[in-house]
Formats: sequence, C-alpha cells, structure tokens
Amino acid sequence: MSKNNDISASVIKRLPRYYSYLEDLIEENVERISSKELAARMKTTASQIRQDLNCFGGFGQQGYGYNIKALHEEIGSILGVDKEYKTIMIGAGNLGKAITSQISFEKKGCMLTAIFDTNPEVIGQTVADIKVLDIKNLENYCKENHPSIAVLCLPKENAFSVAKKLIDLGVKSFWNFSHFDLNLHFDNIIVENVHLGDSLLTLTYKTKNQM
Amino acid sequence: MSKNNDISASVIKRLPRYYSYLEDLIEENVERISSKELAARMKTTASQIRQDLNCFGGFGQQGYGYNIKALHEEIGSILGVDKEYKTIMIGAGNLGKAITSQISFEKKGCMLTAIFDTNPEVIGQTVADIKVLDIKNLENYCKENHPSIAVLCLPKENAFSVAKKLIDLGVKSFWNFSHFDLNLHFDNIIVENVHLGDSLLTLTYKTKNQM
DNA sequence: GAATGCTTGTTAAATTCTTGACAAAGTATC
DNA sequence: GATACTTTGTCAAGAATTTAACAAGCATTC
Repeated sequence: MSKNNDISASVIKRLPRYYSYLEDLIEENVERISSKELAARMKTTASQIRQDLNCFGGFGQQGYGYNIKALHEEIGSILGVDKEYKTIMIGAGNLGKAITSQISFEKKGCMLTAIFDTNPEVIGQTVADIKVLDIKNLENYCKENHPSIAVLCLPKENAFSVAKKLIDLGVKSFWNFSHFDLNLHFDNIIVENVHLGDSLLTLTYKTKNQM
Repeated sequence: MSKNNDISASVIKRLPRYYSYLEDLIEENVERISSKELAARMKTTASQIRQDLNCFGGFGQQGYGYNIKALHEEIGSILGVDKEYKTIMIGAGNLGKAITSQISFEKKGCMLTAIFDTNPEVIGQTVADIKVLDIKNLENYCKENHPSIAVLCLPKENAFSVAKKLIDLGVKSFWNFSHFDLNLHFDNIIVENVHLGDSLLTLTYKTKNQM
C-alpha cells in the first residue's frame, strides 16, 4: 500500500505513453518541452498532461516548461523502472519467444530469468539468452529464486492449474496472455491481461463503421 | 459513416469481452443468462451490461434474461465478425509469426492473405499456411488484391515509409504493433495500436503499489 | 389463470474524467 | 532592472461514464 494508491487507472494508463514520448525526445536531443508542445505531439491536450503530472508533483517550471530528462526520470521512477522484479515466463511457444525477444524487461523493472515449457523440443533451447527449462523444475526454481512476476503465454486449458501453483509458490503479479481470466478465480493477485483478439475485433468494428 | 457512430469508445472496448464470455458459455452449453449472473462472472455490474447492450437494441427479455447464442450472434454482427476484410501482414519476425499462428483472423472478420518481409531467410517460408512474400511484391500485390487492413509487425524505423506506401495503395486500417505512432503522421486512417511495453510497465506500477 | 418473482429497458443520480480559465511565477528582451 | 511574454499548477465548469432505482413485462408456480 503506497501513497499513490488513489491515482486513477486512466492516469496510470497514460504514464507509459508519456514515458515513451519523452524517450523519443531525448533521442532527438531536445532538452525541454512545454505541455502545449507535448500535447500537440501526442494528440492530446495540454490540460490533461499538466493535470496528470500534477498527481505526482510539480515537475515543471512556469515560463519554461518541463526538463525532458528530469521528467523522464521522474515518470520512470513512478512507474518503477528501477525495480528488479524477478520474472519468469511460462510457455516458450511462438508468442513467448516473440515477447522475450521483443520486450526489454529490464527497462521496465523486470528481470526475466527463466522460461518454462512442457514441450521437449523447446526445453533446452535458448531464447534471447534465457534457457528454456522443463516445467517440472518450476516448483524447485520458485522455491530457490522467489520470482514475483510471471508472464503467462500458455493455452487456456493449462492456465488455471499453473497459475494456482505459482500463486501458492508466492508469485503475486501476472502478465497474462492466456485467454483465461485469472481475476475471476483468484483474489489478491495483480493481473494485467493482454487480449490481442479483442484488439483486432475493435479494429474490425472501427473499420466497419469508418471511425 | 454508420448509424452507430455515436457509441462511446468505452462501450466498444467492452463488446469483445462480452463476446468472448458468451463463447465460453456456449461451450458450457448454457442457454440463457441474466445480466446479474454475467456481471458476476465478468466482475462487472449488471447495470453496465444492460446499459451497454441497449446502445444497440433490446436483446433481452424480462424475467428471462438473454439467450446466449442469440446475443453472441448479435454482438458478433455489431463487431463485424461476418466481414471478410482482406488483411496483410508486414513483418514475419517472431512477433509476426506468433500473431499469425495465435490469432484466428477469420473469426474476427479478417482474411489474412499474405505476409511480407525483407529478410531473404524468411521469404518463401510458410506461416500458418500463409506464404511469406518479398516486400518488393507489396505494390503489385496490393494493386491486384486491394487489402483493406494491414498488420504492422516491423521495426519503428521502417514503419513510416511502409505505412505511407500502404496508405497510397488504399489500405485504410492498421493493426499496429510497431512502436511508431501512425495517428500522428497520417489522417483519415483507422488505427488500433498495441503497446505491449506499456502494458508491462503498467504491471510494474501495479506491482510496486500493490494494487 | 391468477399471483409471485425475476429481469429487463430506461431514466435519474452520482461519480469520474476531461477541458477550460487564470493567477502566480518564472523566462526572455530591451 | 523593468516590461512583455510564456507556461505552469490549480480550481472550476463541463462532459462522459458508471451506478442505482424502478416501472413494465414476461416466466414460473400453484
């Protein structure tokens, strides 16, 4: 339970977006930016940016704007990019591999330390420098290493039993790509669901309705 | 420009979720469900479900609830699962392959007909029965087949030029996995951005703040 | 077939989120 | 160093979203 428990979900969802735009600006060697300029870049309103940032404190300066590097770091630390949560992945199929090689876990406060699978063909393989282990070793591994986050890239059918085991072993947070709703079956866990299919359906709807 | 242009984004985002839960219920051979029961299952409120559905018409019946199959079909047709939008994918890397094999495009109103890449090693390969073509053929392919949706699974650097070409060739909708904001550079296109990194950052934040 | 109990569609209230406005405070200019 | 300009932090108004409430209508039971 932290001081920032009263920040609304809408604000939190936007923080990573700010973070990413500020990164771009750093790459472009821009030093400062006003809420107005940033808003134009992000297609949002200056008001919203100022309002959002002020949930956490006054990072800007009148007449000047925001120092990009400083703001980037502030938001990073709000999000927790400096954390080192031990993270494991369940499922080394196409999706697991894609995510492992695509996402910089370290830059997001997570240390991906192991991947588990049942398929003998992938066990022993290396994905982005991480060994794929036999899921039989999951229990021992957790007892030794105490991961706090698990990425679930496995079929719906297996999600429940694996999640249950992980929760019993002390995992608190799930990045859930499996088509199975963890929240429904477990309490007091932290879940971020990724429903890629929903996203495509939304696009179909928008396409159909030309919006 | 359709009748349903005034439906709020919040409602649209929830429709695929209803759709998916109804599918589960069909598999479980349940015939009918009340908004109350469905709400309990989905961890939402009955009020919201009824409010959402009534944007499109009264699909339920007093004292009875909703017929699951009928409602599933209604929502499907609202979303446009019966459409057959020609869809192409740009990028046959890890992520492209994962999405191709993971997502049922047909069940979402999209027909994935071709994948393009620049890498000679993947060109000619087959992913989920779809041939990976040389991106050199992109223009010809589009002129012959007129795809309306493109899935972008390519690096940020190439996203702009490829998107521009596709727009010129008549593609209107983008499912965008590239870390590049299309909306900023093009008008009058339909975009659904997927920011997986943001999703993980949100999880880090939640984990840090135990929420 | 009348009575009771559910459950919807819908309207109204409450809450949350976004936008607009402006004083205060800094920067830049002359 | 005074003046004009910029831009923040904040407060208040306005929109949008969510929740609650309830009459109307159908299903089920006796």
